Amino acid sequence: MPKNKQDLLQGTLDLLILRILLSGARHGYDIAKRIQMVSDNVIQVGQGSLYPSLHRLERRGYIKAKWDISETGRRAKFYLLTPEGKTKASVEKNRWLEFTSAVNLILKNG
Amino acid sequence: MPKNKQDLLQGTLDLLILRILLSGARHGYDIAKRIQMVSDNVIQVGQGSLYPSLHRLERRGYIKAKWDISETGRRAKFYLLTPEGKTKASVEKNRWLEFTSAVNLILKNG
DNA sequence: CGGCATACCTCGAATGTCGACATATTATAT
DNA sequence: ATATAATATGTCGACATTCGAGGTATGCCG
Repeated sequence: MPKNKQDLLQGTLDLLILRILLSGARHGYDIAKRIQMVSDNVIQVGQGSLYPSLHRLERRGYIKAKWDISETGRRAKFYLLTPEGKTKASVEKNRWLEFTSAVNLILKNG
Repeated sequence: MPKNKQDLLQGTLDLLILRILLSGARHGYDIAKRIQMVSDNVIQVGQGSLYPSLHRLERRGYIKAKWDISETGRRAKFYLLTPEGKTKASVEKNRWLEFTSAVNLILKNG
Protein backbone atom coordinates (compact mmCIF):
# COMPACT_ATOMS: atom_id res chain seq x y z
CA MET A 1 0.00 0.00 0.00
CA PRO A 2 1.48 3.30 -1.05
CA LYS A 3 2.43 5.58 1.81
CA ASN A 4 2.15 9.04 0.31
CA LYS A 5 0.13 10.60 -2.45
CA GLN A 6 2.85 10.43 -5.06
CA ASP A 7 3.71 6.80 -4.42
CA LEU A 8 0.89 5.41 -6.50
CA LEU A 9 2.18 4.72 -9.95
CA GLN A 10 2.21 1.08 -8.98
CA GLY A 11 3.99 -0.21 -12.03
CA THR A 12 1.83 1.63 -14.53
CA LEU A 13 4.26 4.36 -15.46
CA ASP A 14 5.65 2.50 -18.47
CA LEU A 15 2.11 1.94 -19.72
CA LEU A 16 1.26 5.62 -19.29
CA ILE A 17 4.30 6.70 -21.26
CA LEU A 18 3.58 4.26 -24.07
CA ARG A 19 0.00 5.51 -24.32
CA ILE A 20 1.07 9.14 -24.33
CA LEU A 21 3.49 8.43 -27.17
CA LEU A 22 0.75 6.87 -29.29
CA SER A 23 -0.31 10.40 -30.19
CA GLY A 24 3.16 11.32 -31.43
CA ALA A 25 6.75 11.93 -30.37
CA ARG A 26 7.40 13.89 -27.21
CA HIS A 27 10.34 14.63 -24.97
CA GLY A 28 10.55 13.50 -21.37
CA TYR A 29 9.72 16.73 -19.64
CA ASP A 30 6.70 17.13 -21.91
CA ILE A 31 5.49 13.60 -21.22
CA ALA A 32 5.50 14.26 -17.49
CA LYS A 33 3.57 17.47 -17.88
CA ARG A 34 1.04 15.83 -20.19
CA ILE A 35 0.45 12.96 -17.77
CA GLN A 36 -0.21 15.48 -15.06
CA MET A 37 -2.53 17.56 -17.22
CA VAL A 38 -4.57 14.74 -18.75
CA SER A 39 -4.98 13.09 -15.35
CA ASP A 40 -6.31 16.30 -13.83
CA ASN A 41 -3.29 16.61 -11.53
CA VAL A 42 -4.01 13.26 -9.89
CA ILE A 43 -0.85 11.69 -11.28
CA GLN A 44 2.42 13.56 -10.91
CA VAL A 45 5.52 11.89 -12.23
CA GLY A 46 8.75 12.89 -10.55
CA GLN A 47 11.96 13.04 -12.53
CA GLY A 48 13.41 10.22 -10.46
CA SER A 49 10.67 7.99 -11.84
CA LEU A 50 10.36 9.46 -15.31
CA TYR A 51 13.87 9.16 -16.68
CA PRO A 52 14.56 5.65 -15.42
CA SER A 53 11.28 4.59 -17.00
CA LEU A 54 12.20 6.15 -20.35
CA HIS A 55 15.62 4.47 -20.31
CA ARG A 56 14.00 1.18 -19.40
CA LEU A 57 11.57 1.39 -22.30
CA GLU A 58 14.36 2.34 -24.67
CA ARG A 59 16.61 -0.47 -23.46
CA ARG A 60 13.78 -2.92 -24.07
CA GLY A 61 13.20 -1.63 -27.58
CA TYR A 62 9.74 -0.10 -27.11
CA ILE A 63 10.76 3.50 -27.76
CA LYS A 64 13.57 5.25 -29.61
CA ALA A 65 15.13 8.62 -28.89
CA LYS A 66 16.44 11.36 -31.08
CA TRP A 67 17.72 14.78 -30.10
CA ASP A 68 15.82 17.70 -31.49
CA ILE A 69 14.68 21.17 -30.59
CA SER A 70 11.68 21.59 -28.29
CA GLU A 71 8.80 24.04 -28.68
CA THR A 72 10.69 26.46 -26.47
CA GLY A 73 13.82 26.31 -28.60
CA ARG A 74 15.89 24.11 -26.35
CA ARG A 75 17.57 20.83 -27.10
CA ALA A 76 15.48 17.90 -25.93
CA LYS A 77 15.33 14.16 -26.42
CA PHE A 78 12.24 13.19 -28.34
CA TYR A 79 10.93 9.68 -27.91
CA LEU A 80 8.81 7.77 -30.39
CA LEU A 81 7.27 4.33 -30.32
CA THR A 82 8.86 1.45 -32.19
CA PRO A 83 6.55 -1.14 -33.81
CA GLU A 84 7.17 -3.32 -30.74
CA GLY A 85 6.22 -0.35 -28.59
CA LYS A 86 2.91 0.05 -30.36
CA THR A 87 2.11 -3.60 -29.81
CA LYS A 88 3.21 -3.30 -26.19
CA ALA A 89 0.98 -0.26 -25.67
CA SER A 90 -1.98 -2.31 -26.77
CA VAL A 91 -1.12 -5.49 -24.88
CA GLU A 92 -0.42 -3.66 -21.64
CA LYS A 93 -3.61 -1.67 -21.92
CA ASN A 94 -5.56 -4.91 -22.09
CA ARG A 95 -3.65 -6.33 -19.14
CA TRP A 96 -4.43 -3.18 -17.19
CA LEU A 97 -8.14 -3.36 -18.01
CA GLU A 98 -8.31 -7.03 -17.11
CA PHE A 99 -6.48 -6.46 -13.86
CA THR A 100 -8.50 -3.45 -12.75
CA SER A 101 -11.75 -5.26 -13.58
CA ALA A 102 -10.63 -8.08 -11.34
CA VAL A 103 -9.78 -5.69 -8.53
CA ASN A 104 -13.11 -3.94 -8.92
CA LEU A 105 -14.87 -7.29 -8.61
CA ILE A 106 -13.20 -7.77 -5.26
CA LEU A 107 -14.03 -4.23 -4.17
CA LYS A 108 -17.69 -4.97 -4.83
CA ASN A 109 -18.02 -8.61 -3.87
CA GLY A 110 -15.16 -8.89 -1.38
CA MET B 1 5.84 -2.98 -16.06
CA PRO B 2 5.16 -6.43 -14.70
CA LYS B 3 6.99 -9.20 -16.47
CA ASN B 4 4.74 -12.18 -15.88
CA LYS B 5 1.05 -12.66 -15.28
CA GLN B 6 1.36 -13.04 -11.53
CA ASP B 7 3.46 -9.95 -11.07
CA LEU B 8 0.56 -7.55 -11.24
CA LEU B 9 -0.61 -6.90 -7.73
CA GLN B 10 1.24 -3.61 -7.93
CA GLY B 11 0.66 -2.45 -4.43
CA THR B 12 -3.01 -3.37 -4.25
CA LEU B 13 -2.70 -6.57 -2.25
CA ASP B 14 -3.21 -4.86 1.09
CA LEU B 15 -6.33 -3.18 -0.26
CA LEU B 16 -7.68 -6.49 -1.55
CA ILE B 17 -7.18 -8.16 1.79
CA LEU B 18 -8.88 -5.31 3.66
CA ARG B 19 -11.86 -5.47 1.32
CA ILE B 20 -12.15 -9.24 1.64
CA LEU B 21 -12.18 -8.93 5.42
CA LEU B 22 -15.05 -6.43 5.34
CA SER B 23 -17.37 -9.41 4.89
CA GLY B 24 -16.06 -11.10 8.02
CA ALA B 25 -13.06 -12.82 9.58
CA ARG B 26 -11.06 -15.23 7.45
CA HIS B 27 -7.75 -17.01 7.70
CA GLY B 28 -4.88 -16.41 5.30
CA TYR B 29 -5.21 -19.46 3.13
CA ASP B 30 -8.90 -18.72 2.74
CA ILE B 31 -8.30 -15.09 1.81
CA ALA B 32 -6.00 -16.13 -1.02
CA LYS B 33 -8.52 -18.61 -2.37
CA ARG B 34 -11.32 -16.07 -2.18
CA ILE B 35 -9.33 -13.42 -4.03
CA GLN B 36 -8.69 -15.95 -6.76
CA MET B 37 -12.32 -17.03 -6.91
CA VAL B 38 -13.96 -13.60 -6.83
CA SER B 39 -11.53 -12.28 -9.44
CA ASP B 40 -12.33 -15.13 -11.80
CA ASN B 41 -8.81 -16.53 -11.54
CA VAL B 42 -7.28 -13.32 -12.85
CA ILE B 43 -5.56 -12.57 -9.56
CA GLN B 44 -3.58 -15.30 -7.85
CA VAL B 45 -1.83 -14.47 -4.62
CA GLY B 46 1.22 -16.54 -3.81
CA GLN B 47 2.01 -17.33 -0.19
CA GLY B 48 5.22 -15.37 -0.46
CA SER B 49 3.10 -12.28 -1.03
CA LEU B 50 0.14 -13.18 1.16
CA TYR B 51 1.75 -13.73 4.54
CA PRO B 52 4.07 -10.74 4.47
CA SER B 53 1.05 -8.61 3.57
CA LEU B 54 -0.98 -9.98 6.47
CA HIS B 55 1.85 -9.36 8.92
CA ARG B 56 2.29 -5.87 7.51
CA LEU B 57 -1.38 -5.04 8.01
CA GLU B 58 -1.32 -6.47 11.52
CA ARG B 59 1.85 -4.59 12.44
CA ARG B 60 0.18 -1.37 11.28
CA GLY B 61 -2.92 -2.05 13.32
CA TYR B 62 -5.42 -2.58 10.52
CA ILE B 63 -6.17 -6.21 11.27
CA LYS B 64 -5.97 -8.48 14.31
CA ALA B 65 -5.37 -12.21 14.44
CA LYS B 66 -6.75 -14.93 16.64
CA TRP B 67 -6.20 -18.65 16.42
CA ASP B 68 -9.25 -20.76 15.84
CA ILE B 69 -10.41 -23.85 14.01
CA SER B 70 -11.03 -23.66 10.28
CA GLU B 71 -13.93 -25.15 8.35
CA THR B 72 -11.84 -28.24 7.74
CA GLY B 73 -11.12 -28.71 11.43
CA ARG B 74 -7.57 -27.47 11.43
CA ARG B 75 -5.97 -24.72 13.46
CA ALA B 76 -5.80 -21.50 11.53
CA LYS B 77 -5.15 -17.83 12.17
CA PHE B 78 -8.30 -15.80 11.61
CA TYR B 79 -7.90 -12.14 10.80
CA LEU B 80 -10.46 -9.45 11.43
CA LEU B 81 -10.53 -5.73 10.73
CA THR B 82 -9.87 -3.23 13.49
CA PRO B 83 -11.79 0.08 13.42
CA GLU B 84 -8.69 1.62 11.81
CA GLY B 85 -8.75 -1.18 9.27
CA LYS B 86 -12.33 -0.42 8.31
CA THR B 87 -11.48 3.21 7.79
CA LYS B 88 -8.41 2.23 5.84
CA ALA B 89 -10.43 -0.10 3.61
CA SER B 90 -12.65 2.80 2.70
CA VAL B 91 -9.90 5.37 2.22
CA GLU B 92 -7.78 3.07 0.09
CA LYS B 93 -10.74 2.11 -2.04
CA ASN B 94 -11.29 5.78 -2.84
CA ARG B 95 -7.61 6.25 -3.61
CA TRP B 96 -7.74 3.26 -5.92
CA LEU B 97 -10.81 4.57 -7.74
CA GLU B 98 -9.31 8.01 -8.13
CA PHE B 99 -6.05 6.60 -9.38
CA THR B 100 -7.57 4.18 -11.88
CA SER B 101 -9.88 6.90 -13.20
CA ALA B 102 -6.81 9.03 -13.81
CA VAL B 103 -5.03 6.21 -15.59
CA ASN B 104 -8.09 5.54 -17.70
CA LEU B 105 -8.17 9.19 -18.73
CA ILE B 106 -4.65 8.81 -20.06
CA LEU B 107 -5.50 5.55 -21.80
CA LYS B 108 -8.28 7.33 -23.66
CA ASN B 109 -6.83 10.81 -24.19
CA GLY B 110 -3.12 9.98 -24.12
C1' DC C 1 1.77 -45.90 2.53
C1' DG C 2 2.11 -42.00 -0.78
C1' DG C 3 0.33 -38.02 -2.51
C1' DC C 4 -2.47 -34.07 -2.29
C1' DA C 5 -4.85 -30.21 -0.03
C1' DT C 6 -4.78 -27.48 3.94
C1' DA C 7 -2.31 -24.11 6.69
C1' DC C 8 1.44 -21.61 8.49
C1' DC C 9 5.98 -19.33 7.61
C1' DT C 10 10.82 -17.22 5.93
C1' DC C 11 14.31 -15.88 2.69
C1' DG C 12 16.82 -13.58 -1.05
C1' DA C 13 16.55 -11.77 -5.74
C1' DA C 14 14.54 -8.58 -8.60
C1' DT C 15 12.12 -4.51 -9.61
C1' DG C 16 10.19 0.01 -9.31
C1' DT C 17 9.20 4.48 -7.00
C1' DC C 18 10.77 8.30 -4.58
C1' DG C 19 13.13 12.49 -2.86
C1' DA C 20 17.33 14.68 -3.21
C1' DC C 21 20.81 16.15 -5.75
C1' DA C 22 23.51 17.76 -9.92
C1' DT C 23 23.92 20.25 -14.35
C1' DA C 24 22.89 23.59 -18.07
C1' DT C 25 20.14 26.94 -20.69
C1' DT C 26 16.78 30.54 -21.21
C1' DA C 27 13.07 33.71 -19.84
C1' DT C 28 11.22 36.82 -16.52
C1' DA C 29 11.11 39.74 -12.74
C1' DT C 30 13.50 42.98 -9.53
C1' DA D 1 22.80 43.61 -13.64
C1' DT D 2 21.17 39.95 -10.84
C1' DA D 3 18.35 36.69 -8.96
C1' DT D 4 14.97 33.36 -9.65
C1' DA D 5 11.95 30.41 -11.94
C1' DA D 6 10.98 27.27 -15.73
C1' DT D 7 12.84 24.17 -19.04
C1' DA D 8 15.36 19.90 -19.76
C1' DT D 9 18.30 16.02 -18.74
C1' DG D 10 20.19 12.82 -15.63
C1' DT D 11 22.01 9.88 -11.26
C1' DC D 12 21.91 8.06 -6.62
C1' DG D 13 20.62 5.50 -2.50
C1' DA D 14 16.79 4.32 0.52
C1' DC D 15 12.71 1.86 0.75
C1' DA D 16 8.82 -1.16 -0.16
C1' DT D 17 6.73 -4.82 -2.49
C1' DT D 18 6.27 -9.03 -5.17
C1' DC D 19 7.86 -13.38 -6.34
C1' DG D 20 9.49 -18.17 -6.49
C1' DA D 21 11.58 -21.46 -3.79
C1' DG D 22 12.01 -23.60 0.20
C1' DG D 23 10.59 -25.28 4.97
C1' DT D 24 7.17 -27.38 8.60
C1' DA D 25 3.10 -29.90 9.98
C1' DT D 26 -1.58 -32.05 9.84
C1' DG D 27 -5.31 -34.67 7.88
C1' DC D 28 -7.72 -37.07 4.13
C1' DC D 29 -8.21 -40.39 0.38
C1' DG D 30 -6.99 -44.16 -2.44
